[in-house]
Amino acid sequence: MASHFDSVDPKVDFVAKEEEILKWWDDNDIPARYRKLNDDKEKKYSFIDGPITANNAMGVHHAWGRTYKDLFLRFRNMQGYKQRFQNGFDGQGLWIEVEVEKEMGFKSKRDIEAFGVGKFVEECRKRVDRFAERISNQSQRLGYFMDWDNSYHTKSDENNYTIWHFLKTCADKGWIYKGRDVMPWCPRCGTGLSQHEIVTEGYQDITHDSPYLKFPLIDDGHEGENLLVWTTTPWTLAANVAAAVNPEYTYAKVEDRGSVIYFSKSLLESLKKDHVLTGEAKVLGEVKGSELVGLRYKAPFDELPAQDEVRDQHRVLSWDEVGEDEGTGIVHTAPGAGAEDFKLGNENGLTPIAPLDQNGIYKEGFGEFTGKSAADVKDMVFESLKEKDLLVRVNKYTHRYPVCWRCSTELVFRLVDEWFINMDEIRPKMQKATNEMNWYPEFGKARELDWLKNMQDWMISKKRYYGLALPIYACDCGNFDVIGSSEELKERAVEGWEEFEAAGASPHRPWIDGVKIACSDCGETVSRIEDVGNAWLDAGIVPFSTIGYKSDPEYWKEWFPADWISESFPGQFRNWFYSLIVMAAVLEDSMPAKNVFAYALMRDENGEEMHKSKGNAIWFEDAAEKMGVDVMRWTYSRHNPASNLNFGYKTGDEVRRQFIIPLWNIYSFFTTYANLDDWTPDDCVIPSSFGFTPDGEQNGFESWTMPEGEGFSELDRWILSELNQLTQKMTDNLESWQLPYAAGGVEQFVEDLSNWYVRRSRRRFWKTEGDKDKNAAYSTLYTCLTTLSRLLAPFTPFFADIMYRNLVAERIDDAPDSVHLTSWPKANASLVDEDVMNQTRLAIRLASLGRSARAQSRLKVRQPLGEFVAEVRHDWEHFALAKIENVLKEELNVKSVIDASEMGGLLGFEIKPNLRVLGPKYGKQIDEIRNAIQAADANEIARASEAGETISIGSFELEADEVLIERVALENYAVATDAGYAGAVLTVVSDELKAEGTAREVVRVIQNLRKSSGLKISDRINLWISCSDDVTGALMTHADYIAEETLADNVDIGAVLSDDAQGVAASESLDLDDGNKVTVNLEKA
RNA sequence: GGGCCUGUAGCUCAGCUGGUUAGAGCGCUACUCUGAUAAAGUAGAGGUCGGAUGUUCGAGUCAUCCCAGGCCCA
Repeated sequence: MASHFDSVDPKVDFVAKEEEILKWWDDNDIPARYRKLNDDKEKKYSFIDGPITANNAMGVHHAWGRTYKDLFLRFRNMQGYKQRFQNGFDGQGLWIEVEVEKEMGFKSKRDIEAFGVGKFVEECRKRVDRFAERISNQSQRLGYFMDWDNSYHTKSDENNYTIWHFLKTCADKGWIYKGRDVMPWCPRCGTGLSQHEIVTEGYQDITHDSPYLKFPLIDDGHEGENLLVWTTTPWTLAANVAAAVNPEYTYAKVEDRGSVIYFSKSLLESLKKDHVLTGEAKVLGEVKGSELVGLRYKAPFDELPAQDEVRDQHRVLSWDEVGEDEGTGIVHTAPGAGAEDFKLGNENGLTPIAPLDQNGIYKEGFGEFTGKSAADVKDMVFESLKEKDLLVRVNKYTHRYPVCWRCSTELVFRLVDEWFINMDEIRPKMQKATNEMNWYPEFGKARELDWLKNMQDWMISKKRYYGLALPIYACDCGNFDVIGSSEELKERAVEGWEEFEAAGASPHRPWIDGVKIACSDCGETVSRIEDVGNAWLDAGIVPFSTIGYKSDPEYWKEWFPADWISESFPGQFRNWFYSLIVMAAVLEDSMPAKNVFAYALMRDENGEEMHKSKGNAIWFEDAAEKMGVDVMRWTYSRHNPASNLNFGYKTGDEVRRQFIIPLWNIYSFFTTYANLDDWTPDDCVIPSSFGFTPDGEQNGFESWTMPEGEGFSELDRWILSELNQLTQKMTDNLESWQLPYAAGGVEQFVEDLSNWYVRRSRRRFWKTEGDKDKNAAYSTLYTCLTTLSRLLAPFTPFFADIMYRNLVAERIDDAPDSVHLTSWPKANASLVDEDVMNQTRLAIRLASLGRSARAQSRLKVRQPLGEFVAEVRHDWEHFALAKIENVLKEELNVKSVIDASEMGGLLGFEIKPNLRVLGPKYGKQIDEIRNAIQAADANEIARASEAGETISIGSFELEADEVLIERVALENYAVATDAGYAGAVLTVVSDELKAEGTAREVVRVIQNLRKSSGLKISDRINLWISCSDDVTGALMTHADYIAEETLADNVDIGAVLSDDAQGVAASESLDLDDGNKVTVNLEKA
């Protein structure tokens, strides 16, 4: 025997409830039982988690992505798929190093070296472990059911060695090579930065001293002539090799300050304005850029030993990238100190000079600059140029310049050796895989393909400490070996293996660096290169390393490729998605995952980007405490993932008010009345709707047919139809990753349930006798709520379980303990009744129009009116109108409902062509018909159309259904229209109606008085009403109605208050619209 | 310069395969209902659907071009 429901307070602290449930889950081992639910199932759904960087606490943007992951995992679990539930942590790479450096107060790589690389790496690991635990806890607060004791770590040996295997595979194909490139470099951190690191937050507006200087030409016939050159990086001048002009431009030859100089003609005026030229500058002639190409010049620091190799290479190059928006139209080119310069130099066979070491200090061969920092030499440069009479002018120049994203040091460009994977042969495989994958949103595929089209070789090395130890052993002889596994290393080790093993054999710096091998070519002892790996290697290998690619190939085959992955898309096309695709292409010529579910970026409530430094970022813990996790999760779930999400406490409040609280109110309403009536699930006449097994086999609701004679009403039929349609649509939408549609469907359903089903059914629950009608209402509402709790389980796991536990688990013996142990509901198609849904939709629409019409005429709903006239659009709606007549009468408090088409005499007509029918038939003649209709007699057309006769309009013979007839307002009616529908109320109020209105008004006052006097809903009362004579009659007529509505045993109505009422405390007066006054007194009977 | 996305009410966004009078939430104003009340409902104002051209009987929706913004690449 089921017991009463726990009472549900409409005033609820959701956050406290969530914490209670969380504890209950923990105490009862729900997450683990949930994960094991499908252990014996055949069908699998493989999710590979994109690792979260275990480097800081979670922000709400992390919660966004993790909500998606949890949501789809839960959905598939309820559907009975076996899953792995493995979370992943990213815990290697520069990100971690940066935070540890901050923690330790380190300023540069030298500090790390001084501290000891081994100790530093240990600190990094500790930080990762610390935050992995923190994030695990926070994720559990989010309701994320993962196998938290079994998370994978990219810092694990397995992960690192699997990358070795990948690199070895590449090396065997000859794809690994050492290359030189000029890259952005932070002199403080002593490392290169990838393009990605600069893009994110790596630019600042910086003002530099920017010199204009002369490059003297030395060819015969050009003696005394100079190129005018401009640069924003004076320190690169010592590494100058060439100058570049645009061959298409016209260059001016100008005499100024006693020198002859060349520059782009179009810049003449702006150079004067900037005081680079004097007002006296004299144009001597002009030449095409192409004519300058090949001229030789003397570079400003030709005397330096470093220039020895390139002194005879100084000449003018042709480069169509040269612009004339700023500068001089002649570009100083230092291939060893600029990225574009390097490329241009390569194309022209120049020798790059690399002036700086890893700390940004000039190397040997740069004279007085040697030993100085690039940042400090600009004045020395200017002095030297002045002495040589090469300096024309120094101006301040403000521009966006790249800085290090962690220490804000201005970046330099350095020529360095790095290791690359040649992508030429991998690219087609990647393109094929990308095409085979399903991308959500769909444009993801186009973006990834675009990236692949343009991608260059993958630079995999990084000159840092804590990361993948690249297993590359480069010998001085020019040969290099790549090691593919721990076993291979052991076999080939010639020294250091024992020490390495003793230290734990973890393939990390510094321990790994002690192991040396013999060069496979010359036999010399070789050390590992010092570089560590690009962090995306760590994340990309995950679909192999975490599911036993090397250790358990059979298991791996079961779970690869993943059925789905999910991550935020803006960065991941070139990061995680990219590295996943590379590795799957190289190792298996396969796609890594079948479905990619990606989402955009989070903004604050005002649409601004969230930044910790800006102060508008929200920590997950704060949000969980203030708004609650269900609210957060619902906000995420209802959003279109392809567009950015504006998120904040206000949006949270909105979601709570619009969705969570209304649903809670329904739940509260249900339990309140069910308890009053001693209604329990035992009384439910709809079979178990909670899915006792994950595959739903015992879910009787899915094949139930609504019995006759059990009291089910049209309203029940309707909401159960909506419920089953919702179930079907939710299933379809979730299977096709259409989250906003799924969530939107629930919102619409809850609104229908609240504002139509429950409101229209209230009297069924209130009434005192417990008949079949009442039981059908309880059964229906109970089924709606219990089904909703399961549909919502993946979305709002807390709320869903709160409802489920109270309504089901704690009432029914063999029901699963938690909603998360139930199955996904199956729709009962036989209960989906399009007709009843359309009818109700029409009733809702017309009721709304009726209320609108009432509002216009300022007639309260309490005041009964004579007629409501409805104008509908479709044939079937005329029939439907008869069926919803009673509903409309009640909703609108009217005596009759009339189809407007039946009262042609009362309403005016407007005739319109039915374009949907006429369009295809008459084509271009439509306009003619339109005009003819305008000119014709509307009443006659309407009559003919109603009668189904052929209508003659001008030269056309139209069928009855080829015109549309609308009615317009007439006297004594207030009309409201919407989308072709209209509703009108007759605004004339008879005495009889007025009396009824008064009675209802009085009832309202009595009900308020009951409430304010603290009476229970079921208490009976005695009632005395005093009022003027002309109201007395009205009230007497409706005395029975008043008594019934207010549970009054005795009703005394009169002009004078009877003696019995003297001293009765509860009393209230009411002023009627017509000036009459009514006073009500009551006491408990 | 190339690729992708976006442009609909003051703000944030829906509008599926082209079809009669383009919707919601928020905000604002007014009102109503209140034994679900930390609610709910109704109305009002507010839109030449970024612009142009084309296809079509008919375009917010399809095509082409242009403009603006965002992201990616060069």
